[in-house]
Amino acid sequence: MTQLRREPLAEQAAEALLERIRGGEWALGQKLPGETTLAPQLGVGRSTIREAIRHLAGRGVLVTRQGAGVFVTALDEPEDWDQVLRRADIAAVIEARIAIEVEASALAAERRTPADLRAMRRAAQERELKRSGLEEHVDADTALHRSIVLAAHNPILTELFDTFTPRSRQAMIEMLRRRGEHGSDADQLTHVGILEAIASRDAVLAAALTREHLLALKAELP
Amino acid sequence: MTQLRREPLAEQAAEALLERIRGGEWALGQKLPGETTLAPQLGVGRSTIREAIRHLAGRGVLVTRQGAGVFVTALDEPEDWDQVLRRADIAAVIEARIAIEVEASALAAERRTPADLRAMRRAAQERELKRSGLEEHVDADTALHRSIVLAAHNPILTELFDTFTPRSRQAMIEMLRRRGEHGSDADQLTHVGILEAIASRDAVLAAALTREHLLALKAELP
DNA sequence: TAGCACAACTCCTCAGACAAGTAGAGAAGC
DNA sequence: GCTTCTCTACTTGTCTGAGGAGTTGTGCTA
Repeated sequence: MTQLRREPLAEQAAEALLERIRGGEWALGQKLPGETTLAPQLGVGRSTIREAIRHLAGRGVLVTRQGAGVFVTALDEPEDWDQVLRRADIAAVIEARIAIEVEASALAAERRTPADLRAMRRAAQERELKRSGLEEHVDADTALHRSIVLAAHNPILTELFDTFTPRSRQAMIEMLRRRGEHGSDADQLTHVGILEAIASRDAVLAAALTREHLLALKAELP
Repeated sequence: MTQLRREPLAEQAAEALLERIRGGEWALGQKLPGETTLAPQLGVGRSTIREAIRHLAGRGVLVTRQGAGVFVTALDEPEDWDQVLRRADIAAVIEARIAIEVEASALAAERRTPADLRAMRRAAQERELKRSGLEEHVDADTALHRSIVLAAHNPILTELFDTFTPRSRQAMIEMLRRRGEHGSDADQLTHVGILEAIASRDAVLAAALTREHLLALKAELP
């Protein structure tokens, strides 16, 4: 009857669970029965059901919390962010960057560790050195901005920054090429000012300087 | 070093493996060392390394073939925002919301059209009415916030807001349920204040009020 | 009534054993 | 020389039993 059943039990169990979740047996955010209940229910061992749960956790359908249980976090399937960015106006992207970096800058002023500070200063120094090559300069600038976002210790903001980087990198290179000049002393001074504000834990000043800097960037766009 | 280790070993192992894969230690399509090699290498038991592999298999990074081994099928999973959000601390999500909504609020004050204004006021009225049901109240509140973001006329910010909505909706419902009360007059007044600031094109005030409002929200989280 | 200790429940990790599948080396046959 | 078969070492798959660790609700105490 079952001519070939190459599929491992754990995979089958994962499929079976996903089917029951899709079927509405357990709603979003609700708790599944325990491993010790589920395993005999599906006729498999405990480690097998655990691997099935891990698989679905990897897909983002379930999360496990030690001591509490296993919970449903999604019924399925994400969507496409790359397209949105590609279509979007570069000005809109910069505005989003402003939103993120200004807030990150303020948070960095509150949360930065000595290690963060060292990393930021190293990045600033690197940016100072890379003033000849155009692309290298943009990348060094991006790295400095990223080090600030990292100091905010918020993974969401970091991820957002990284999402926007490729799109704004291209725009900045084009802009600097048009301008015919890059790596001015004024720019470098602005960055130093932001770092100083973060170092002295002045969130308001850090935010204001970051906003000013990015608004100036936006103003130079086509 | 790592003082906190709330993260289960299996998750850490998965992360470590992913890091090494990203680092190019094993190329696409290549075979990883066996479980019995990997486990002592990372200092964990075999079942733990198996769960880590299952997790990455669920994310589409690895595939296993009984008798043959474990193979790399992708160097990086596609940037899946839903997953990032699901894993993230709710406080981090609210901080990202602050970044986006504060900026959107300021932009809305500059760009809102009469039609935007009407939509926002309608949403505020709707929120005022939906004070009985808990979930309806949260949804009406979200709709009001969204109408403000829409008035900023920036598709990226709108998309970001929508991305964060499901995750924060769940958290807000839980929070209000715990608090046992919702839809206070104070909250309603705050929203009216933000709308007034936007109506009178006061970007600074709109931003400040929005920040204040969301910070209060963040403070009430578990 | 408010605070606290505790017990029951949950997931987490390990170790050991055996089953099932794969791939390569080497023997056997043509 | 080439194909085919078999055997073997190695790999993942599965189960079980034992503790460890975190969470949650209950009931007792003050």
